[in-house]
Amino acid sequence: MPRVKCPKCAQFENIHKAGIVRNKQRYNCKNCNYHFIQDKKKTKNSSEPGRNDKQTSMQDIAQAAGVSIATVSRALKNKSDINRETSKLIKELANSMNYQPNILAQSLVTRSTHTLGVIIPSLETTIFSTMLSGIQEVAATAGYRVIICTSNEKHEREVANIQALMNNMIDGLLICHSIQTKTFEHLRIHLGKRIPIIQFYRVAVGLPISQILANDESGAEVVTEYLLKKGCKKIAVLLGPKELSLTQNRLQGYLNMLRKYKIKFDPKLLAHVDFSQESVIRSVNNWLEQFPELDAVISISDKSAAQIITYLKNKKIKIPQKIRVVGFGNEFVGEMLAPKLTTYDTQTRIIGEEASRLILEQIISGSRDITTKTVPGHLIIRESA
Amino acid sequence: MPRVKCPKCAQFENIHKAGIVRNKQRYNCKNCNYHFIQDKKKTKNSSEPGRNDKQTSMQDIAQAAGVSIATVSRALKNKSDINRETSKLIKELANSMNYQPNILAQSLVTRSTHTLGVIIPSLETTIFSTMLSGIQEVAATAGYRVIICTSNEKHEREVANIQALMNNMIDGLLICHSIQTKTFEHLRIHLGKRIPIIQFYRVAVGLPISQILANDESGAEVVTEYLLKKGCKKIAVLLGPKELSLTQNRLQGYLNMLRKYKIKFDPKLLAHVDFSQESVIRSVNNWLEQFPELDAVISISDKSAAQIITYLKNKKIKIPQKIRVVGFGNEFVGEMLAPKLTTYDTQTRIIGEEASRLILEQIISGSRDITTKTVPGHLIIRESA
DNA sequence: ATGAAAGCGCTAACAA
DNA sequence: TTGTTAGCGCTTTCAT
Repeated sequence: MPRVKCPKCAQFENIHKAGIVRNKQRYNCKNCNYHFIQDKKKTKNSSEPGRNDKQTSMQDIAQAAGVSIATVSRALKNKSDINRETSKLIKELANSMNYQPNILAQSLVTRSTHTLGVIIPSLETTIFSTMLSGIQEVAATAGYRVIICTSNEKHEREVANIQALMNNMIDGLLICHSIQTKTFEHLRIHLGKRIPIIQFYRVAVGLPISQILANDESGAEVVTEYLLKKGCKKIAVLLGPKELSLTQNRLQGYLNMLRKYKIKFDPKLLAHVDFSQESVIRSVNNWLEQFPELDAVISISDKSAAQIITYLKNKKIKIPQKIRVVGFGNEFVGEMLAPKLTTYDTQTRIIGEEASRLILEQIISGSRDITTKTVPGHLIIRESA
Repeated sequence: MPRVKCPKCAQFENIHKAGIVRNKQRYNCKNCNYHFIQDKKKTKNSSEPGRNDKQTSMQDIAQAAGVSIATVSRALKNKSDINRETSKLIKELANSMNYQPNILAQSLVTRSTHTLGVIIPSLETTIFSTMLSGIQEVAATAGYRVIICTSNEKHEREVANIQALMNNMIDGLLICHSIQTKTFEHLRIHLGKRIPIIQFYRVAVGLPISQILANDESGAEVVTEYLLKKGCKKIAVLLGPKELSLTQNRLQGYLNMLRKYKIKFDPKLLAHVDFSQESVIRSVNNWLEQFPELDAVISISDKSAAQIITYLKNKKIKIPQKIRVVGFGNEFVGEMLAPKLTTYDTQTRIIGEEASRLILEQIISGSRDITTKTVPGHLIIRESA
C-alpha cells in the first residue's frame, strides 16, 4: 500500500488513485469520498553536499526562471518563437547553473546521436590508425563523435560489435572487416534499417553496401610494371589472406602486368601471410631457396617490407642491386629504413576521410544510394627499388 | 483544433479532452455531453514495405505475446519473478522478431551507458594507438564500449570533447592531455560529478584526479646511467614541451644521474621539440655544431630516435661508436633500424590497460579514491647504444 | 507471476 | 510568445 493518509478522515485505508494533475497525484478517499492531491515531486538536490551528483536539468532552469520546460528548450535551441528577453535570461541562467543537455534524452527523442560507429580490426596497425584518424577528423569537423570498436581480427567480435552499435547508439556504421570474417549474415540483417552502413578498405563483395576502397588492382599494376621495366624477371608477391578482396585485387593487378609483358606466371611466387613477422620471414626464405634468381619482392605492407629488408640485409643480400623491394601503404617506417623503401602510397588517410564523408552525407541527406569509390594512390620511388 | 468528431452528435466543436485510458484519449463532447474514446496509437509499420525503418520494441513483443511490457522486460532481463514458460515464450518471440534493446532508452533510465570516453591527442602516434589498444581491450572484456575523441594537440578541441562526452554519454573519462593544455578549469568543473575521470600518460599536476603514469623519472635514470657507465660524457636530451609532466620527470631523472656521477649539467644539452621531424633535426644539428665531443643522445621517442639515426648516418657519423642513441617507447620501428635501436620500454600498452582497469573499478565500485600508479618499464639494449 | 503506472530528460505538436 | 501534453523505449516500484 502506498501509505497515503486522507487529510479529511485521517485514514490510510481505501485511498484510491484518481489521475494526475500537474505532476501531482490525485487521490480519492473511499471512506469519506474526499478528493485530494499530494505533490509527487521528489525532494531534489537532497543528496549530501559533498557530491553534486545531480546534473542541472531543464526542469531546474525552468523553475529558476519561472517558465515552462518548453520555453527553456526553445531558448536553448535558439528557436524563433521566443521572447528575446526570456531567451537571454534563460541562457544566462543555464550558463550560471552550468547546464549540460542530456544527450541520451535528446537522442532518444530526436532519434539521432551524432555519433558514428567504426569497426576496425586493430588499432596498432599503422594503416588502420591512419584511416581512423581520417574518419575521426572529418566526423569531428561535422560535429560527430566516433565510437571505435576493434575486432582484433576475430569474426565473433566483429559480430558482437555490430550488434552492440546498431542498437540506436550510432547514426551510421563504418566497417573494415576482420580477416576471419567470411560470412556476412550479421551485416545483412541490418541492411534495411535506418542506419546506413559503409564498408571501407576490406570489403565483402556481393553485398548491397557502399564501399570505399584503395586502388589495389591498379596499384599492383603500377608497382609490377615499374619492376618489370627495371628489368626484373622473378617478382615474388607477398599477399594477405586469400579471402580478402584486397588480396584478390592486388593479385589481379600483378597478373595483368605479367600478361601484358608476356611473363609466365608461377604460383610459387605468391605467398599468403597473416601479417606476423614469422610468416613473412618464412615466405621470403622459401622464395630464396626455390628461386636463386629472385630479383624483386612486392610486399603487402610497409611493415612487412621493413621486415623483409632487415632480413635480406642480414643475409647480406644487396637491396636493390640483387633484390628490389616495394611496399604498400606509405607508412612512416619506410623513410627510416636503409635503403629507404619504395612504396605504393594507397592514401590511407584519404580512404578514411572519404568513408566518413560518404556516411555523413547519407546520414544527413537520408539517401542510401549504393556507391563504390576507389581512392587513387601513387608510387613513391625511393631507394629500395 | 484537433478536429475530433463526436460520434454521437457528429460535431467538431466543443470537444474537450478528458484524460487518457489505456493509451486512448477520452473526449467529452460539450454539445451532447457524450464521453467517447479515440485510439491514439499511430498506425505502426505504416512506412512503405521497402524500408523496415521501425525497430521492434518491447511494446511489439508484449503485444505479440499478449503480456505487458513489464513482463517482457522481466523476461529479457532474466528476473526471478517470472513464469518460466512465459519467459521462454517471450525470449523466443524476441529472437524471432529480431529484437534489439534501445540502449539510449536503457541508459536514460539506468543512468549507465557502458561506454568509456577517451580523449587522446592523436591516433597516428604509435604510443597513443598502443595505449588506446590496451584501453579498448580491457574495456571490451568488461563489456564496455569506447568513444574516442582526438584533440589533435589542440586545447580547445580537448575542452570541446570533454564537454561533449560528459553529457551522460559515458560512464567514465580517460584523458591524456594535449600539449597545448596548460589550464585545467575545463576538467575541474567536472570533478564533483558522478562520472569518474582518470588522467593517463600526460597528466596535470595538482589536480585531485587519479593518474596512470609511465615511469619517466626512473626510466631516464636508467638510460642515463647506462650511457654514463658506457663512458659517455656529453649526453644530449631531446625532450617534449616544457609544460608536460613527462618532460619534467625525464629531465629530473637525467639530472639525478648527472649529480650521482658528478657530471656538470649543461642546459645547452637540452632541447625541447614539438615532435616534428624538422624540430628534431634542428636540435641535433645545433648540438653537433656546439659539441663536437657529443657522444650520446637520449630521444623523447623512438620515432624521433629513428629520425636522428637516419640523419646521423647521412652525416657519416657512426652509431654507436661516435654517438650512442637511445629512444623511449619501444615502438615497432626500433627493430627495423640499422643499427637497431636501444630503447626504454615504457610499457605503453600496460599503461592503457591499467587506466582502463582503474576507471572500470571506479565505475563499478562507485569509489572515487585518488590514486597515482606508475607503470614500471625497462631498458631494451640493442645496437644503437 | 503479472500488470499498471511513473518517470528518466528531453522535443515538438498543439492549445491558448 | 508561452504553456500543456504526449511520447521516445525502457526500468522499476507498487498493487494485485
